[in-house]
Amino acid sequence: MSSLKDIAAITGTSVRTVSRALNDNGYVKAALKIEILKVAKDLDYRINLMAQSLRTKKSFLIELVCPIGADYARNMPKVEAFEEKMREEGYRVSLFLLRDIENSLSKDMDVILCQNPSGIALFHFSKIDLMVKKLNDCNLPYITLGHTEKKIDKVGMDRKKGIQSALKHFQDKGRKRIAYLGNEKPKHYYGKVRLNAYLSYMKKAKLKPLILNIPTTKDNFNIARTIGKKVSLKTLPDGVLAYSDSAALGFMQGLQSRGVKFPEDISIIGFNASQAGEVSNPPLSTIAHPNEAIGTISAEILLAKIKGQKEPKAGWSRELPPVLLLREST
Amino acid sequence: MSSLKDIAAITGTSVRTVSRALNDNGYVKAALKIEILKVAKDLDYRINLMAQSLRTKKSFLIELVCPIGADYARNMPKVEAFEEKMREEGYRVSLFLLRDIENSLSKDMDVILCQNPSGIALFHFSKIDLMVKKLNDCNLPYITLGHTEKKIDKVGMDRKKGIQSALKHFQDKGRKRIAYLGNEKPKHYYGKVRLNAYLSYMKKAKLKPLILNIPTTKDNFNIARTIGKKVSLKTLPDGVLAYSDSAALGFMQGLQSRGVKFPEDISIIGFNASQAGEVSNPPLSTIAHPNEAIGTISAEILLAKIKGQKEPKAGWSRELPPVLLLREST
DNA sequence: TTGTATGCGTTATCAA
DNA sequence: TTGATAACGCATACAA
Repeated sequence: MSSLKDIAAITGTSVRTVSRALNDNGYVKAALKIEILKVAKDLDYRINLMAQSLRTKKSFLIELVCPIGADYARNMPKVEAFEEKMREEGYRVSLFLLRDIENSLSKDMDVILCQNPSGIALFHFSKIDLMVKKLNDCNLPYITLGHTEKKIDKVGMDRKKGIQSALKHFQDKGRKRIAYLGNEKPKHYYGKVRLNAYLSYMKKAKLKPLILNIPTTKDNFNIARTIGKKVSLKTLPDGVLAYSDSAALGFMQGLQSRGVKFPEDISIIGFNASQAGEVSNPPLSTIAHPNEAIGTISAEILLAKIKGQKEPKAGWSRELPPVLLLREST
Repeated sequence: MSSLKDIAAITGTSVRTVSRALNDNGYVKAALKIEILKVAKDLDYRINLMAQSLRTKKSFLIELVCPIGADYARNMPKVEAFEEKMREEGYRVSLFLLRDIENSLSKDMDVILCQNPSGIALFHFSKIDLMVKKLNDCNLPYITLGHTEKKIDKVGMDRKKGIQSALKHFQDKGRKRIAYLGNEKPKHYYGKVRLNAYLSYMKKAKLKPLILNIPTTKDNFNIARTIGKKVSLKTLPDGVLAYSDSAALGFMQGLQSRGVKFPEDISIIGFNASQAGEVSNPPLSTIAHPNEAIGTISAEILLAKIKGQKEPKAGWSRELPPVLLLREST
């Protein structure tokens, strides 16, 4: 690997001049500059980022922290959009996998911090608040991509708007008996948000709410399928808004085995745009995360923080409208 | 951020001594060492990797290059295993997304190279041979995770073994009329490998080969579904080995709509363990990539290259036996 | 057992 | 328009 020194030696000039020529800062005689550029090319010169960062104290490196085993099919589109924006602005993005959060989070944080990143982006994980506290202590800008209940700066989806647009879609299609398939007594924050959005919409629309209760949050698919197999065909809704895609899919399979047709008899919309919904029969309409927007906007916010812009009155966090992905189940 | 200098100043000693104490190399009086460690902790000292790398000319950084829009659900398990092995050995792994390969590959390579990585790992992309050539020129160790036809060092799946184990499974279950659902005149290397593996196994087993031809490689699902809808029920096979999961799924849907039962009437196995096959009805048996092994072993090989071990007689590349993932379609 | 001095490749100050 | 020189934080040869 060649360095400025090598180029200086060959061109019979000084390191400083080579630096000036290569970085286009300061005056260099035209002919000399051309020669320096040529030699640099011949030597296949590439700047040493280590040295540059050490000297300037700016790494232009963003660590993107992601817990292992995440739903990559859902997260990576966000990462791609985030990285694209960052690269446009001259930053490199490095994905850091968080493995054993319980036992080695603080060691992992050291590894992240000792690279002197310019900023940190995070996906949600269990001890994220610990990490955020540390980042604040270090005065290191951060942003979280996607959901988390904690009081931290995040760019996520506006779930209420998602529910509303789905319900409106049902109404536009003339459906009246619109049910909510999900937990009727949600413990988690986002479960409550969804249920409340449903209830308040139904109230405003003067429609009677109907809840198909899924008691737990685990194994949605099988529970929903059982519900589909047992629910009375007489009181069947004509529109179903499901808590998740897997619940929707299970419910659909359960009823299909009894001869109910989707979407002719029942129109159904899931939540979260899982891959399974793409290839189900019929393909499932779903409320999808606005992945690109989340990626791009979280990058913009992180850049604003890095550049030292002051926090907006409304705070850094943003809730973006979701995408209603209409396929063939509605 | 504090440095060795800061610690030296506080403890009234020299940078050299602090370095010795922190890195456990050389003699430091026990009491002094304890004090230094304490001060380091108080200051929340973290080594500056930029400076360390600059000095030692070793970055312990692996760039993992991945084309954008890849099948992350399939690739990330490989990445996780790769990263785990690398981290055990003290290396950091950074994911580099390749966006516009046609136009900006050489610029991207510069970005990768100017970080002075210790090694490079690659997923397959269209101009991978260009990149590999450059890496060889720079004397930078690399390994490729997964398939590629090019003559480059890779760790992939032994497709022939996969086909064989699937066909053996059919035989064990007493199936005799085993068909291959795929292109009968494959243009691509791996298409040929699969077809030939099927044909030679059938020959050896003295079974009559039967090919359900999918003429193109695109839109497998719909073409296979059409085949399923039109194929004569009289000459139906009792076992089907499909070129891909989506072909298997399409074929299954086409025949299910005509009342054929899986796996009672036909046993079917796909290829590549797509997410769709997990939630199909019935869930699809499939030949899966040995992701963990590919990740771990490619890390081991790259480490061997980095450490300057000499190439084995058989070359660096490896073909690993696949995993026959038995679900409910067989 | 500890300290001094040098260099890695870059940028930046200041003088020529 | 150009060039010494210092400094970033660390590792190491060598001296004490």
